[in-house]
Amino acid sequence: MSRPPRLVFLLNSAQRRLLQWIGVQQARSTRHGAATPTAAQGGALFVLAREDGATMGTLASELDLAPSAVSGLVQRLEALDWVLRRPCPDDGRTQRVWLQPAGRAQLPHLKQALTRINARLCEGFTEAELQTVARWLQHVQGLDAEAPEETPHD
Amino acid sequence: MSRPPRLVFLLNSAQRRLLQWIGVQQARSTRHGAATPTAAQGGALFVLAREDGATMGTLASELDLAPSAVSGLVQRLEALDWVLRRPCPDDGRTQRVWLQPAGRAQLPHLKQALTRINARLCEGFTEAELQTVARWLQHVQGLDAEAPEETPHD
DNA sequence: TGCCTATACTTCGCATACGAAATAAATACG
DNA sequence: CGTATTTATTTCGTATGCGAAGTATAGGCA
Repeated sequence: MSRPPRLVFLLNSAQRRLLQWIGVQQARSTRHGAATPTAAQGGALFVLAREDGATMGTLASELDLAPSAVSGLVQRLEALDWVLRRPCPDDGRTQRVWLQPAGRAQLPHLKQALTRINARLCEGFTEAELQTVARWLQHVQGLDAEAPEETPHD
Repeated sequence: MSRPPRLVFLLNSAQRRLLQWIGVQQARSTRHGAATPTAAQGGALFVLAREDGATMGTLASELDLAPSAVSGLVQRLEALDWVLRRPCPDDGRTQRVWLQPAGRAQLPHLKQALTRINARLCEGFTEAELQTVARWLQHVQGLDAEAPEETPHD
């Protein structure tokens, strides 16, 4: 009875729900009818707000995504004219991504939405509890293939 | 400093990491070379182990997925011959999904993997802390578009 | 200088998901 | 009985994300 109900499953569906909810919140912060960034797109814009001209690799690590995922993400942002990707003059391999006016215009909405979201996520929990949650999430995030098992020493 | 580090972001990447890790664990429980269910597929098989012959709708609600997502999921399971989908005789609209031998054969591995995963998720946390985490995840999962806001009645 | 390796990205194929719209069968209702 | 509505699923288009493989540029080294 004390056994916490399937954290695996909970985590999964909580995350999906949150993603959807973020979409709704961002839409709410934006003029009706205007295009709204998805959660992932919002994240990218957010990183760029901090580090405009970031490379694809930087974006990948900041967003904790595989590089291949960032390619597509930025491509879609570029199609919306929210962002511009151009080769770095110093290093022909790297691309730098720059916020465009339309993308920058999303930021206030994003910040608003994020504030609202964060408030909602904390609602009903003490600071200490939230710390525990954060620690647990980090624990999960840190899971690695290392996982010792019947294989003794490795 | 007490501000919990961006739970939104943490939740997101923790979940993705967990999904990957589940894949690894399931592979580990299976003979080398044999096909391994993905996390989502494993979940579906698990539900069927409990309720063989479940309808698509049941699967959707048990897995907390949109029906349209289940269609594809089951389709892929069927292609692997792990599952069989056939129309329900009583109601021509509904489909019932049945475990096939090959699918049933995955179950022990799945159970093993799930046990291992759950153990790992709890590692380093007290029962009480895990309860808090579970409660928080449920809180997130329960987020709805309801969210009253500065727009009183819309 | 010329090759070999490391690094930064992109492309491709696949699996998830969602929502909107289509389809089809069951039910309700006049 | 026959139409209207509800219910169960599927299909379609789009976004996300991963890993493997490909491409191209930088650097290191003989």
